Amino acid sequence: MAKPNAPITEHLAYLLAQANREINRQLELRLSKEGVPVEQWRTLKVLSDGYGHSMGELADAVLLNHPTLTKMIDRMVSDTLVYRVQDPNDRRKVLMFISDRGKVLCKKLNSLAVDQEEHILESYGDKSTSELKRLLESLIDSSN
Amino acid sequence: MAKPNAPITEHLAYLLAQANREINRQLELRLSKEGVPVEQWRTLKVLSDGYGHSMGELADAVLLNHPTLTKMIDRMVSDTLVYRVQDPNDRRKVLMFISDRGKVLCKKLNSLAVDQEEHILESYGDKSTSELKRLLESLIDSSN
DNA sequence: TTGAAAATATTGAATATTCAACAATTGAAG
DNA sequence: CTTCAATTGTTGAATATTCAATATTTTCAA
Repeated sequence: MAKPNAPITEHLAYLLAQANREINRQLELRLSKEGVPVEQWRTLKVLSDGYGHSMGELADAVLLNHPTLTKMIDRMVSDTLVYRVQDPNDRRKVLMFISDRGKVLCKKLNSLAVDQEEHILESYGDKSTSELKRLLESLIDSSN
Repeated sequence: MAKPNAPITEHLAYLLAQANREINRQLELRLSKEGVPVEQWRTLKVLSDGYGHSMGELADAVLLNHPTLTKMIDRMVSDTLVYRVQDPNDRRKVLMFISDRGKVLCKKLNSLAVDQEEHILESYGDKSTSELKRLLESLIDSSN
C-alpha cells in the first residue's frame, strides 16, 4: 500500500514546502520595496482592525513561535510601527496595537500583496486558485 | 476588483504558509524520533539514488540557500551520513554521496514519513489529497 | 591564447530563531 | 485565605540562517 521509495517530490509535505517557498519568495520580493519582512506585514494586517491583540493570539496569527515574535515585536516597537499595553483585565497579558505610522505602512503593503494575488490569478487561473484555497483551508481544518 | 482589505487568511500566500507550517510540524515530530531535521531527510532521500549530486542541485532539491546547505552538509559529514567528492569533470563542483550509515538511517526516516502520508490520507481523504497535490504541482509549474 | 565574465561553493560577520529557564499573574482546590 | 499549578510573556545562551565577500574553476569572446 505505502510507497516507501516514492521520490520526495510526491510527498505532500514537500509539495507544500516547495509551493510555499516560491510564493513566499515572490511576496518577500514585493514587500522588500518597503523594507518589510512578510511576518511584519502579517502582524500589521492583523493589528489593523484597531483592537488590542495579545502576544499569544498574535503568535498564532502570524505563524511565529512566542520568543521569535517577542523579538520581532521589539524591532517593530523600535520602528514605532506598533506599541505594547498591559492588559488591564489580565495583567499577565500584553496587548499589541498598531500605530498611525504602522497604519500608513500597512496600506502600502496591502496593495503590494494584492498585486501579487492578482499576478497569481493571471498566471495560475481563477478556478485553480479558488479551488486550491478551498483545499488548503480544509487541510488545515482536518489537521486540528 | 482587488480586495485590499481582505483578511490575511484569504491570501493564498498565507494559506500556503499555514498549511506548510502545520504539516511540516507533524513531520518534524515524527522524524525527531531519529533526531533528524526535515531538511536532512530530504537530503538523504535525494542522495539515496546512489549518484553524486552537486551542491547546487541539492540546494534546489532540498529547498535551502547555498550557504545554509553548505553548513548543514558540514554537520552531516561530521555525522558520517554523507561525504564530499570533487567533481572530476568540473572541478568547481562538489559531488555529494550518501554513506552506508546514511542509507540505513534514510530507510527508517522514509517509513516515518510514509506513516505521516498515510495519516493524512486517512483524515483528509484520498481524493482531496491527490487533487491538492495536482494543484500544488501546477502552481509550482506556473511560477517558473 | 589570453583575459574578462560567469558559475560554483565556501567563509565570516551580522542577524534571526530556538530551547530551556525564568518571572509575574491568575485560577482553583483545599 | 492560602498555596500550588497553569497561563502568559520575556530573557539569555546555543544554534541556525542570511548577506556580502572571497576563492577557484570554467567559459567564451577578442
